[in-house]
Amino acid sequence: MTALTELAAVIAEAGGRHRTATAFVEATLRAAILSGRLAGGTPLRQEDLATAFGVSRMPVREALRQLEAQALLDFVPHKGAVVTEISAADAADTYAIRMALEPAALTLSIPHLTEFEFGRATDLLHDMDVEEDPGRMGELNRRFHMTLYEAAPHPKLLALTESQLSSFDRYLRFHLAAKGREHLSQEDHRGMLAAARARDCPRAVEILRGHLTTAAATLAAFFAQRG
Amino acid sequence: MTALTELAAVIAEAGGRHRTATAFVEATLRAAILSGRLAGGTPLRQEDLATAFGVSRMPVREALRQLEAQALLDFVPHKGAVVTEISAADAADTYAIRMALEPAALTLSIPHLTEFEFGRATDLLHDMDVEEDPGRMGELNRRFHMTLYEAAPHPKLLALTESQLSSFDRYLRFHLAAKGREHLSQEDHRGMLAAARARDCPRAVEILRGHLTTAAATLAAFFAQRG
DNA sequence: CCTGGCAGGATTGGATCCAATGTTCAATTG
DNA sequence: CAATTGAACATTGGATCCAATCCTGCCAGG
Repeated sequence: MTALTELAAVIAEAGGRHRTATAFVEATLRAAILSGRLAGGTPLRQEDLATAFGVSRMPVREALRQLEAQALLDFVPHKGAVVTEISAADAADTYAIRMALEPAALTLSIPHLTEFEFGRATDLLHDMDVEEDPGRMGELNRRFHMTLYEAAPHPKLLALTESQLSSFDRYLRFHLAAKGREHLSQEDHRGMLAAARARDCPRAVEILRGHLTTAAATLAAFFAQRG
Repeated sequence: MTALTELAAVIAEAGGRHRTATAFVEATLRAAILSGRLAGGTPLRQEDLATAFGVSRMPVREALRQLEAQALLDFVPHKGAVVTEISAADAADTYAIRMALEPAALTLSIPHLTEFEFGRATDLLHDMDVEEDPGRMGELNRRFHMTLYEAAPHPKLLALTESQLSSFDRYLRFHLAAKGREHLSQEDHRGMLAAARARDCPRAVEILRGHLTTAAATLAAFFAQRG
């Protein structure tokens, strides 16, 4: 029940209608999972979701299928869908993927970056300095990283990278909790932007790797300290 | 129509029933796309697929949703699903992703590899030496690579890597066509296996990178020569 | 002759209904 | 008393039906 009331709030504030009911349910559920409002292990009853969203069970089913393909749900035939659990091992897993994908994306992107992207990245850095809400902070952090990558002429690589960054948002809450009110390594962000502007690819990649490693270490410490 | 008769053959030989109709349709369609039997650009009519599979439109719809999330279909609301096109740019994109993921997977796997995996890899190498059918060749190649990676304790990284390897199967047909009857760089495969056995991680990664680069170059040349 | 709009058909999106499977709990038997 | 079986319930999977949207082609007007 509590999970459903939580969801009702998310649905209410996601008022912006989508093209189809399926897209609406899918986007809202994903946002709820990534933001942590739907915790890992929560079972998702199709009927309950349908009434909560004010639609029939069918768009819910199709949305659940898509979220399963994105590894946000575990789907067992005739048993139902469960929000995938997060864990130290899973965090390390996601970290390994980001550590592989993001340096590649950055390397392929830097030669094509223009003043347009640099300007947007600068704006995002400033926004992050003053943002307080952890939910919006994850969004800003993701957009900053993606802005530095998005000049790479590799749409599938970019889509994969953004997907992994989104997954990491689920952990960002713990990260922020662990680091307290310290903003998340804005030094690293500024350094990456400067190196990218100077087209110093090795330096930018070096800072990025350190940035990710620091985040992973913080998370590992946080998990270790609470079983 | 011709696409449907092609599909009928795939359905017939995929006789092995699955748990649910949705899983059956999804697995069969994916195999048909990856093997090239369903060419890029083919529009998929839900009603036709339903009759071809002998099920109703609903499991077809759910399967299409999942394949869309796997980037094998382009889904446009109220217009339908189309098999994603393959192109030189897309090949380069997939290559960049493999070049990022596979060295990472190999590096994380090598310390945990045991004689069990080495034995299976050796068997697969031998199978590839004698295999003639291009379809089964892609399967063997994929399993060889995954065998070397699968000791890594990172299930999500492995799932992603395998997914990308599967995508590359769509191009493997062209690769085999371009290289003629030459088997695909068995030298590289043997070298990787030997280096992994010796726990020589830098050497194994070096061979893997060269292996992938060669494949990408062959494909690029093939695409260039025919617009 | 060309262009814009309207009507008809085709196709997908969504809702409701029925069947199949999984779970739970109680009763019965060893 | 414990274990097992079976029956009722809850939940998901699948089929059919209706509504919304998009494409096609014809017709009228400029």
